[in-house]
Amino acid sequence: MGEVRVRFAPSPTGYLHIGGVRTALFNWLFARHEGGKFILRIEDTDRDRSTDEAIDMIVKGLRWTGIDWDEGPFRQTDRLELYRQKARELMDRGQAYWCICTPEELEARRKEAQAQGGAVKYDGRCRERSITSPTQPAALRFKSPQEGETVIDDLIKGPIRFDNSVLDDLIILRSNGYPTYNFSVVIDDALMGITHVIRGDDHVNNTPRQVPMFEALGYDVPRFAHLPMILGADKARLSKRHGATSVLAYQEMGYLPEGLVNYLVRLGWSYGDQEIFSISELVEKFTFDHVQKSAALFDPEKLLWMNAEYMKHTDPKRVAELLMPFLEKQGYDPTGPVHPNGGVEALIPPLRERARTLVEMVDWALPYVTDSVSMDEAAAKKFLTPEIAPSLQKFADRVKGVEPFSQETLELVFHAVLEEDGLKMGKLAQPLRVALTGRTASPGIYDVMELLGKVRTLQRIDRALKRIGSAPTNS
RNA sequence: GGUCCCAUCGUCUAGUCUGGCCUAGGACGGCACCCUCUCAAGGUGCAGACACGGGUUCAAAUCCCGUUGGGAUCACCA
Repeated sequence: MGEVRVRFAPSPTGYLHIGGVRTALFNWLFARHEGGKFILRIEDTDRDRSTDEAIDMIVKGLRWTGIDWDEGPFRQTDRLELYRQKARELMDRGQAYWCICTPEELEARRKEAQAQGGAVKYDGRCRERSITSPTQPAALRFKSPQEGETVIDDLIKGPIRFDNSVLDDLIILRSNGYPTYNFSVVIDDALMGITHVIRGDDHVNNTPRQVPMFEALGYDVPRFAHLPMILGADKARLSKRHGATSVLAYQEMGYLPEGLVNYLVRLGWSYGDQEIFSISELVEKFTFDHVQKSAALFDPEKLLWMNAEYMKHTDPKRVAELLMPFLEKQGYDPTGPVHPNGGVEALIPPLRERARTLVEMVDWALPYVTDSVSMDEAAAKKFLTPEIAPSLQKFADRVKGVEPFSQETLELVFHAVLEEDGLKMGKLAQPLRVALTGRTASPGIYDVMELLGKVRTLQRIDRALKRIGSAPTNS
């Protein structure tokens, strides 16, 4: 076999689904692993449901995940003449025929057959009519073999046998002249030299209908690999009910593309006990031997954990870049006067221990990127008390003279105050934390001060002391 | 209903092809403890699965058959 050529062929009828991304990923990984080509093809032959916006979202989604393609995107609607030509060829060879049954008639017969519990399949009544030039709306049907069996040797599931008698004569050209899916895939896969068709499990039943078409046209039949589906927590097909299913939504929710990719690949594929894989490792290690045969449930909790891992181990600089748009959305002005000491990048190490997504991280970052810090009233009431004010004041006075303003020196000063005032660490740290951040939870108190810088640290302690002073005294 | 696929902890999975090393391993989540200035992170430990029934075999999570359960699909959608 020559070069490996695979494709991802979504239909642009909505946003790019997480399941679609996984299919694309397995294709891409296989292509990269084999040193082959990955092709993007848009299956837009359903002109009623296909939109340009959807194509945009597919491209955007793939780009975000880091999946790149070597050829395409091709659009099937640009290739209509090709399908018609091939359909004609089939007709000339007597392997296709015109069908003048109307959709309504077909529907009625289907219902009847279903009611009687029989096989729901085209009855083939136009098969022998040999209509050469229909004068009424007509669709072209493929003459499917009715005898023998079609066996596909699936790369994941192994051999699957189908009795050809269950096959019915599919419409390959609609009466509007557009090809149907089962025909255009075959033509494109053949003409684009696709060697491996890697797609969702939901296509296995299409495969025995497509194989005879390859054969009828004299094309090589590609290898097939049918990926197990991704299900929601209730074991139903993943849908909006289970939360977001659009990739772009995951971007908005603050996931790192690497984290999502890693999670998605591990859903159905494994390499021993390993959980975390870099992209290059994935490319190096991916083969079909370890692809699961059964469906997997999408577990948002594990995704969150995986993403947290990536937040912790990705270069802080990159995390900072990814965080920036989220910060700006929350009011941070990169050109304004308020910045964490050391820049946004300095925020990453202390905050990423506490956040599983960029969105969570932004919330932690708020006290350092803006001066309009909101005060948690309950926290203020509990910790910003007249009793602690003198110690806070003393600490502030000492901090003024601290040079350099670093964690080490701050720690010395802080402990000196504790000792002098006979306080335990937490007694002073919590009020200070609340004064500085407006909340009871934050990174280590020295980290906080360092991030804030001397001026802001003093300002906020001062602000807190004033607040205590003006608060109505009650015992 | 027809056809097809699948079946190890709640979840993702290792082990299955090439039976014995499996008193079934890891990870997420849960619980407990440790660490601790808060929240996390981290560390340690605990609970938790071979769907069921028959075979084959000295030996079965692993092979065979059946049952049950789940899923996919049956369009002039893809």
